[in-house]
Amino acid sequence: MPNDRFAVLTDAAIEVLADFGMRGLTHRAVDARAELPLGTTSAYFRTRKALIEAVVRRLADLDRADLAADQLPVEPGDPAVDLDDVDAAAAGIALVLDRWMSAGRSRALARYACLLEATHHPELRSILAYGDASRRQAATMLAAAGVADPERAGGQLVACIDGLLFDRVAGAGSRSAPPPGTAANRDELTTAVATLLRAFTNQT
Amino acid sequence: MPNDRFAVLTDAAIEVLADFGMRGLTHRAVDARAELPLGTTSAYFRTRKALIEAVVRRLADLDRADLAADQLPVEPGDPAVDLDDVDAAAAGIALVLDRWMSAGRSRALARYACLLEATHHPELRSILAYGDASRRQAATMLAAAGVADPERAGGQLVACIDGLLFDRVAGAGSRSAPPPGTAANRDELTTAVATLLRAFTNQT
DNA sequence: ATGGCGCTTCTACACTTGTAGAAAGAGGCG
DNA sequence: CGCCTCTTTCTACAAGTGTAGAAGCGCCAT
Repeated sequence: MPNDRFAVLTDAAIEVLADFGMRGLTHRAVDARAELPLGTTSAYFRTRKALIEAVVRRLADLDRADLAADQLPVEPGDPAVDLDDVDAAAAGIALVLDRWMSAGRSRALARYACLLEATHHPELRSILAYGDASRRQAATMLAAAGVADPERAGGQLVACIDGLLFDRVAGAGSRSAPPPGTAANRDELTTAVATLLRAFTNQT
Repeated sequence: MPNDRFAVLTDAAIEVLADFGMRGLTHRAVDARAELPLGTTSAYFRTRKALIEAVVRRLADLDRADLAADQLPVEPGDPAVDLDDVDAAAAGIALVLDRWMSAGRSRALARYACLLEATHHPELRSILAYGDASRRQAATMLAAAGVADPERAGGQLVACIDGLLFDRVAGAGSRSAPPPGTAANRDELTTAVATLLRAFTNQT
């Protein structure tokens, strides 16, 4: 399965991206990170653009994969979402967020780097249907809760949640926040997300 | 006033950063953008780190400047903030946000690039007391509204608002959003921000 | 074996970038 | 005027980077 090699390389690239930023993402750096012979990355991704596209695709795949696996309390089409379940839903989302902050930190950082990169390279945006899934999920949830214009509200909701994540993962809001991976962090996130959910579901 | 030259160069650097990302930020690119002779940037900022630090400092200065000039409806220490003024406050914030999306887009993009960069270069974080002012402002506002733990809530609030901004400025949420600079955009932002403000002030 | 064919590894090379220092001006002052 | 200092401009160069192609190698069918 040569697929393997692609996965190894793109995963290494994601970590390079997280550790050294878009500037540090070079063929040779990926080789080093993956502990593969020099030139390997260059052979698999002949151009830099190809490498970045592969990374973006990989990120999208990973996201899709564990968005499906996560089984968030709120599933698209599952109408069992009403205001009573808000706290449960918030807890589920908080769990996912907490994972993005701890184990998934590299992926989160790489993701933001790629999002920024997609600004000047529109071809990436088509691959990055990023958060599109989350947006849809949020929209159906809000629709089930009877919110007007659930598309718009859903987009805003995930944008806010993403803002919470960015703030923490970029270390901007490092002042006195509980360390990721702890129950304290999950609790804080749960109440924050619950606040958001309530806000976005309550609006008429 | 040699200060002039510094401002010109760092402003050019900010636009380079917005247009080509952290990877495109090179001494020569800044020279070109500023339409100054090759080597100028290199003479003023002998190392790349110095250049980045200058950019970050400039961004912080600009932010400070128009945070002071903006005279947001909610001023620190001004206790005239109660729930009745929420819509006015939201409109003010929306106005600022809209400007970040239109005229200030380059600065916003540069800002996010630098925030990501600060992840691997802690010395930038000290300069970047970024959003610290906004956070304080939000905190005092929430404190005035009688919110428990206003620091935490304020941080979360500005993180969410920043998420809204990132979503739009990075073009991720380009689906069917009103173009920045229009009244429609400001309206949509106003209601979204108002939702957030109400959510964060209402919680206990 | 033997030759062909994939994948893998290595090497070469032009070009960009960071950085330092030399050259060239541009005043001020004796 | 000639000299000195500071700013600006130019040049040089080592190191890193993107990219292409050559060389090596395992493997299957003939």
